[in-house]
This record gives sequence, structure tokens and C-alpha cells, in this order.
Amino acid sequence: MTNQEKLEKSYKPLEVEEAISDLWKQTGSFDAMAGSSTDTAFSIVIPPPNVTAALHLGHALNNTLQDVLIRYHRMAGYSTLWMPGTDHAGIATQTVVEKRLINDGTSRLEIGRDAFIQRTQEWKNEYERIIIDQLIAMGASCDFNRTRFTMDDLCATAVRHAFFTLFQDGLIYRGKRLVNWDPVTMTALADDEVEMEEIEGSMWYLKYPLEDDTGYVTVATTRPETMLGDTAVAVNPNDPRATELVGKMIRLPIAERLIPIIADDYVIMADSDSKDAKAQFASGFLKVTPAHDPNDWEIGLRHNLPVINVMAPDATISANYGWDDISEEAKMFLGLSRNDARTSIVDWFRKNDLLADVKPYTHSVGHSYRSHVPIEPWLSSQWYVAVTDDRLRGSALRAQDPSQSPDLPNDVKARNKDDGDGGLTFFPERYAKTYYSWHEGIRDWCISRQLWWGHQIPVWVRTVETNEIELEANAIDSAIADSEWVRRGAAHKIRRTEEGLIEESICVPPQSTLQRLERSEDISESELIDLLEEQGFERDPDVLDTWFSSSLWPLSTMGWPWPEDFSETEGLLDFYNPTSVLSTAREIITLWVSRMVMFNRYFLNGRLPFKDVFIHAMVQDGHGQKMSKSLGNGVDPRDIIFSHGADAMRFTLVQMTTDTQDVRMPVEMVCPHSGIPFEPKFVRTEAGHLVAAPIQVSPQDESKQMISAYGAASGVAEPSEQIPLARNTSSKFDLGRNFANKLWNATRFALNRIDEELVTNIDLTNRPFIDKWIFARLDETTRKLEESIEKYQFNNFADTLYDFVWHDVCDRYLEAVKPSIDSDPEQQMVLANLLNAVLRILHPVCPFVTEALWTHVRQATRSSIDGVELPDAEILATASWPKLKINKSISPSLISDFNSADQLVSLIRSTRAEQKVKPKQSIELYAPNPVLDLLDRVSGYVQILAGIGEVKPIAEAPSDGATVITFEGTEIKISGLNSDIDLDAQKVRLEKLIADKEKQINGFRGRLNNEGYLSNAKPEIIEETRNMLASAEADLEAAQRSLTNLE
RNA sequence: GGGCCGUUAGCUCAGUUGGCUAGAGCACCUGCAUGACGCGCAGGGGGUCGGGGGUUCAAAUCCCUCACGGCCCA
Repeated sequence: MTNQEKLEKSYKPLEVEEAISDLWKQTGSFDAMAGSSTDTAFSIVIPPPNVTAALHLGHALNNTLQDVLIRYHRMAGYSTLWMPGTDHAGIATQTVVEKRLINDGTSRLEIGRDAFIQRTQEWKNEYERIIIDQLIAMGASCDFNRTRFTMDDLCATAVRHAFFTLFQDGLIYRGKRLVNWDPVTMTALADDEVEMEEIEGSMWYLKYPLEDDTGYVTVATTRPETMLGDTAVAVNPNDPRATELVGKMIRLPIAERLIPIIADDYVIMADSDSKDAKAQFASGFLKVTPAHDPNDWEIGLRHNLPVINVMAPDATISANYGWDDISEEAKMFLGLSRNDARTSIVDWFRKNDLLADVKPYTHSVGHSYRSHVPIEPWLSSQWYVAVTDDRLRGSALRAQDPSQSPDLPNDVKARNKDDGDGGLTFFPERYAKTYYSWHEGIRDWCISRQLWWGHQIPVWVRTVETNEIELEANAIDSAIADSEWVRRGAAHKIRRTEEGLIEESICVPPQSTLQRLERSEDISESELIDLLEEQGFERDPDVLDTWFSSSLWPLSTMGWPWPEDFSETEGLLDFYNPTSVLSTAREIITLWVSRMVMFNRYFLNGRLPFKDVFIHAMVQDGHGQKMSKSLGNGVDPRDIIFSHGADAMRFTLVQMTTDTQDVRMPVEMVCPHSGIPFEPKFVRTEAGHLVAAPIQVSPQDESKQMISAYGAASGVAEPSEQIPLARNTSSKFDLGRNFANKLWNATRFALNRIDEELVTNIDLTNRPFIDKWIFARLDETTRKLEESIEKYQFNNFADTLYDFVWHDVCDRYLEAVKPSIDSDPEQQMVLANLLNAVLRILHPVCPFVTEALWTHVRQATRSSIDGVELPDAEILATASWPKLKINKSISPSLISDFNSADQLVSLIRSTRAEQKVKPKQSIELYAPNPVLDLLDRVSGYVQILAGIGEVKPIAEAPSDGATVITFEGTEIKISGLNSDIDLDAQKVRLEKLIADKEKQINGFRGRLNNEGYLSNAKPEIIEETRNMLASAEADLEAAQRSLTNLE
């Protein structure tokens, strides 16, 4: 060791990681070099994490995988961009901030919209910082100078421009529809924000009297409270009772409304023998409530039924939202919650002798993913994107790789050759199907949210009487070609409302778009808005669904639509979009992947946002529950980094990433008072999840307490000096920690052995066997790594590294060179080059420890090996991936010779253990000629690793005091073991070997005696079997001979 | 109800077009403080590949079926 300071005995990640992060930052190692090179681009946009909370191990997994991809490609010579950023996450963030306000004794409504947004902004700033720091701590090589936020100016411009374009193109419309209404957060939800849950409820059977007093029909319902809004009773046309009843009128109880009996084949006929629970429980008559049930809404459309909404936004019974014919009897139910209304209405039916029956009934009910209360199908005006249009849905389907999704639905246009169609590939392949079937049944996307935190909808609306405005016949429901607003640059749309009024909507583009439009009246955005408001237009108070802005992420972060307005983004869009791959979780396929494909393609003439989609495993907690921010069961990656180091975390996560498996991650809590890990106490939340109890007692000292991550995340408990926050840890990460330490020590060994003597370039053909072999293995390993990453087989990538570094480099190569290296300067350089390459191939997974060792190893690498390209670089992160062009002539039988020799080593070592020979004790080996030749070819490898002193021909073996080994059909003897050889142990071993070989031989013979096998199997397989039989027979014979001699 | 995935050693998981004697890490057992590493070294035990049926010369691998677990969509 020369000019290097001594390395410590073990790797201490905490002592180096921060300095290395700083080094990367100072050297600008992760900056994208758009336009500055003609290199091939490799780019990824980060799935922007919510600013709701800190990242957990699920994010650590996803971001580690992206970093491995980015670091590998950066080293392999691609011009890389990894775009970082965060997402405002409208409803989720609003919910957590509101919760804090309530804890503080105030509320959103009390402080008002502006102050609330201010509070939320502060929250965002805090968590954005935490998230970025977490990414840095885990080693993510994002171009942090470009960090984006879905509500920053750049993204806001993209959102405004996209909305304006879609509005103008008729792909955004406003309509009164049934939405999934969350009566607690008081907002509409998209279809996929609704979670189905099994509920043990009841089926109520209500008797509705016929108007002519000739009898009753009995309707079956799980939601009796909605009967106030019934506007028909439906019966299946095939029902025998239909002929007589259809057309008759019913006097609806309580509401005293006359409603018709109609025929509709949606109605399930009663059948008590049916396997279908619905038919079993059906009465054959369905109450139809178009305002409160999506299926009834459809029936209402088919039969032109009135729509009567009997609820307020908080799901209490109300006559203020479209219920005009309220009866005296019904008034007593006003103001009741839906649950109380249900009880009261059932009571009313019972009292009036109109309740025919009640049966227990289990069924699925949609719940809000956010507030967990049942959603209420509720009638309201919302904005929609017409994703069912072929320009969006069709485009998303055409994007799919035809080998993964060959057939398109009938109503989708065929693929074209050249505009991005067919270029989208899923890994693992099965998710192509998920993507496909989502689009098959897709419905228009409700994008308005009744929230304050988000992109406010850029539309100003006013409602006028029909006669107040002159209309061209075709003006309704499509964008108006010419009006005073259009002349000023806005988009203008008119529709007739359900109440028969005219609603005018003006969509205002952002200033940057406005100034580029050709228009007759040149005014600014703010002037335009002032004019609108003067004329009685009001801006829609709602904000856009968060996914609207996320769907523009690969566009907006790269400067779209006007990159020239943001100089730092110039060139990005052309060079890095389409990005190379999107890495995300399963459930995001529908929420995000689909919408990015639609938008990117729509706005960039068919260009895809990314070519590959990699779907990674889900990280579950120890109870098999998904780790999630909203659940609060997340484990902070910084905890693992603290206990094991970032590389250990990364290596372990990569090693766990297989194609099929989700990752279960049981963690222990570390007592902050004693530092000792323990199993925490768990409690069940209201929603039924198991989480670590907010307050935990120290197992070492009952008087001391601590707060769990759940306690802090849920806001239930605030950490303090007496009751601190407890970190988590998990022994799963020992694997990675041990591996990083192994590498550290292998390097330490090498640096101790390499001195400063100058050496010219090395020709491997002149080197001893072991030097050639390790480079042949390096070559093999490098190629295997490249293949793994190309197919996103991350566990293969990690396993290949582990196996090579630990077993080949450390256990074999380093052991084998120990006797020779001190006196062989060339071998020292072989070792330096080897480690130099090892650091490079390990860097994508373990960037910190490799970068920490890099300065030492590059200084030690003072000469090169022919055919091994390892150009020097100051920073490992930007050094190049090893390129090996090793002359094939050095390695034809190298690997097979090595494997034989290694096998022999292992046999001798077993025998040594069996005979209890001390490690230092040297023994003699007596072998037949073919084995002597092998020993010669591998030049001392066997002697060194098996502790052999002398090697002699078998004929010279002593007649006693030797023990026998069966190796490749020959007998080998070793002597110099102990004074008294354990003959019994030897006998047992030989007998076991004989039994094994006999079993094998039977198997091989059975195969070779089988006609079918000989005529059907591939010739090379048969040949192989013959060889295996021959060698097993030789082994058997040798072992039997040895046993006979022994006896 | 439909779809997808899983069930391989005590535990966590590999095993990519069917073909060598089914592997790894951890845990376990036996040795060893050897000048890189005890976060280590050497050796070892442990599997009717969820059950049943089928296709095939040959099945952990393909097909059918059942059981259990998970996820997604209705």
C-alpha cells in the first residue's frame, strides 16, 4: 500500500455516504447533456411521489430500480436524463392538511381558500424537501437541478394549454351525470378511486300499491332510503306478470308520486333455485331511482324517466337539489343522514304494513379510497375528458406492441406503421393484458374535483335564458367557431342544461399560448378574464383531478408546450421524449400509464411517452398489507440506510425483484433508548388494517416509551425528547450489508498487496491459469449483467454480481493468488484491473461503496490489460462500463478445466474435514496421469486451495496411512492426514457414494434403454446422457475398488 | 361473477422455449480467531417441487381439476 490512507476494517456507510453525495453534486455527475452530444438518449421520468408524506420502502424499491437502469446506461455511454419531481396529489394532500387543521381546532372553511392554499403550500415545501433528501440519501442519480412539481409554472402552463386544446377539439365537455360522490370529502371521485368492499347488509322487500288499488308490487332493494327519488318500477319483459302490469301506475308511498311500471330486460327475474344470489333475492320488480344508482340512471335514459335527486352533497335527505314534488309526508325525513333515513323509512313501511320481508344479504358496496365511507352515486355537473374517443382510447390501444396485444377491439381503427403505433411494450408481459382490458371497457374520465388544492379549471361559465342569446343551430355542444371570445383567443362552448337554460363556457388559454395565437383582438390573459367577469362569467371553482397534470408529466417536465419560454428545458423534448422506460406499480397502469400514453400521443402527433413499461413488485408489510402513505405502515428508507447503509438497502431490494413475486418486508422497531431491535405491538385501525401501535414501550425499560412511524404519520402522536420516534430495521438487509463489507475487504486486501513497481501492459496469454480464468469469468459475468438489464431481470443482475464477486473473486481468485502475488508485480496489476472492473459493474447497484473505493483502486491501476478497456475516470459514476475483447484462444477449455479442478478441491476439502485435518496441516496427493495433467494445466490452483504440499504419481502412494477419493472415474489418494485414519468415516462416505452412483446409473440406463427416448430426444441430449452414464460407471467402479481395498 | 399471480428446503425466494444428479441467501449442525473480511473461512444435514388427473420417451416446467393465499376489475 502506497499513497492510500488505510481503509478501516469494515465498511461504515454512515461515514462516507454524505460526502459521496456531495461529490456527485459538485461534479455535476447526473446532469443531462441535452443536445450537446450525438449519443443515444436514455431517459426516465420519475413517477412523481405525493407530497402527502415521506417515501417508504415501496418508493425505495422503485427508485432503486430506476437508478440501476440510469447508472448502468450512463456508464454504458448513453446520454441520460432522470427527471425528478413531486406530485401535488390534490385530494390526498388536502385531506392530511385538513386533518391537521382540525387537530389545531380550526378548519378549511374557517380559514378560507387563500389561507388554506397557503397552509398546503407550506406542507408541500416541507415534504418536497424531505422527499428529495430521501432520494439523495438512497443514491438516486436524478438531475436534481431540474426538479419539477406538478403545480409549478412549467407544469401549470402545460395543464392550461392541454385543457384549452382538448376543450377546443371537443374532447372536454361538461355534463350532469351521476358521479361517485364522497359525502365526507365532498368531492367526485374517478371510477378507479372507488374501492369495492363486501358488506353484510340486508335486502328489504317493500310493497308499492297500484294506483287502481287492485294490489301491490313488491320491490327488493338494499337501499330503501333512495325510494323517495323513485320514478318508475321496472319488470323484466319476459316475466309472466309483465303483460298485465306494464303500463299501470303505482302510487309511491311517502312521496305520493305516481310512477309507471315499465319493462326493461336489465331486471333480474326472481328464481329461488338460482346459483346467482341476485336472482335468489330478487322479487322480479326493481325500483328505479335514476338520480341515485348508475344502473337506474341508464334505465332512466332508455325510458325517458324524470330524475329526482333527494340528497344534499353531504348525503342527507334534502329537497334543495332537484326534488320539486315533495309531499307533506316526506318532509319528516328531510335533514336525516342516509343511515337514519334508511331506518326511519323502513320503520314507516313496517308501521304501514308495507314491509313484506327483510333478509340478510351480503353484497359489494363502493367505498371512497380516501375517506373509506360508501360512495353515493350523485347527480351533479362535472367536467369530463372524452377518453372513449378513438383519438384517445383507440390511440392508447394502437400503441401496444402487436406481439403482446395482436387484436384490437372492432371499434378501434387499425394500427399504422410509422406514428408510434405498436411501440409500447410491457415487462413482465402479462401486464399488457391489464392495460388492454382497461381500455376495452373504459368510460369517460371525470376530471373535476370539488377541492381547493390543485389546478383550478380554466373555464368561466354563465347561464342565461334561451332567448337571451342568438344561437346557430349547430352551435350547441360543439366549440363555437366565431364569437367575441373566440376573436380574443379563448375557446367558447354552449350547451343546453337539463333545466332548459343555456350554459356558456369560455376556456381561457395561458398567456404564453394566448400571445402565440392568431386573433383579431390582441389582449392579455388578465384583461380577458376581467372582461369575462364584467359580463357575468364566473370561474369554475373546482380543480382538476391530480392525474390530469401527472398525465402530462413526460411532456410538461421537458418544457412542453413552449420550451423556448423556459431556457433550461430547450432541446429536452426532442432528445429525451419518448423516454426509454417507465417504472411503476400495477395499480398505476390504469390511473397513469394509460393517460400518459393518450396525452403524449395526442399532443405530439402519436409520439409515445415511453417505449417500455416496467411493472415492479409491491412491497408489503409483515402482515401482507400493501405499504402505503395513506395507511401509514410505510418504513422510511432512511431507517434502513441508518441501520444497514444505502448500498445494502439497494442491493437487497434489487435482489428481491423477481418477475412474479410481491415483496413481504417484516420489520422490527429499534428502541431509541437502548438501540436494541424488537417486535412492536400492533393495533387494528378503523379500516381494519394492522399497524404498529402509536406508542410503544421499551422492552428493556418499561418506564420508557417511544412513538412508532405510524403514530407520527397519522398525527396521533408527536415525537418529543422523552418519547422519541423509533426507527425501523430488518435483518433482510443483512445480505446487502455483508456483501458491501465483503467488497470493501477484498479491496482492502488488494490495496495491501499492490506496490508501486511499474509494469508495462499485460498480455493475458502469458499469465498463469488463474489470471486468465478470472478474466474469462469477468467477461461472462459482464455479458450476463447486460442481458439481465435489457430484460429488466433485476434479481438476476444482483445474483450474478453476488456470485461473481463473492465466490469467484474472493473465495477462489484472491485465495489462489495469495502465495504468488507479493512477488509478481504483473499479477498485482491483474488484480488492480480486476477490482477496477468489479467496482464498475457493481456501481449501478451499490454506488456509494464503489465510489468510496474508486479513488484508491484507480490510483492502484497503473497499467492495463490487452483487450480489457477500463479508461480512467475521476468519478466512478461517470466512468465507463467495462468492455472486454478477450482473445478466445486463451480460454477454450479454461472454464471446464477450472470446474474440474474446483470439484477436486471440494472433494479433498470434504475428506480433510471428514478426517479432522487441521487447516494448516499440509498433505500429499497421489494421482494418476490424467489428473496430474489437469493439476499442471491449472498451475497450482488445487494445491493452494486444498492445502496440498506435494503431488506425486499414484504408484508412489504409501500402502497404508492414505485415504482414497473417487474423482472423475479414477482413484486419488491423499496421505499425511492424521496418525490414525478414521476408516469408518471413509467407509461410510464410500458406501454413500456407491449408493448414489448406482441410483444415477439406473436412471441413465433406464433412459438409454427406452426406444422412445432414443428416437425422440435430441442427439446431443442422448450423447450427454451416454457421457454421464460412462462417468458415473467409472466413478462407481473406482469407489467399489477403494472400498474393497479398505476392507 | 370475470381476469391475473402465487403455493419448490425450517424461513425468504431462484429455477426464461419440457432434457443433466432441483439451486441461492438466512437459519441449523461440525470444525477454524488463517495478516482482507467472525458482516468471516471450511465442511455438513435438510425438498413425495400444494393435492389429484392427463399429454409426453421425458413434467417443478405444458393441459385439466381441486384446495389455500394474494391482487385487479365488475
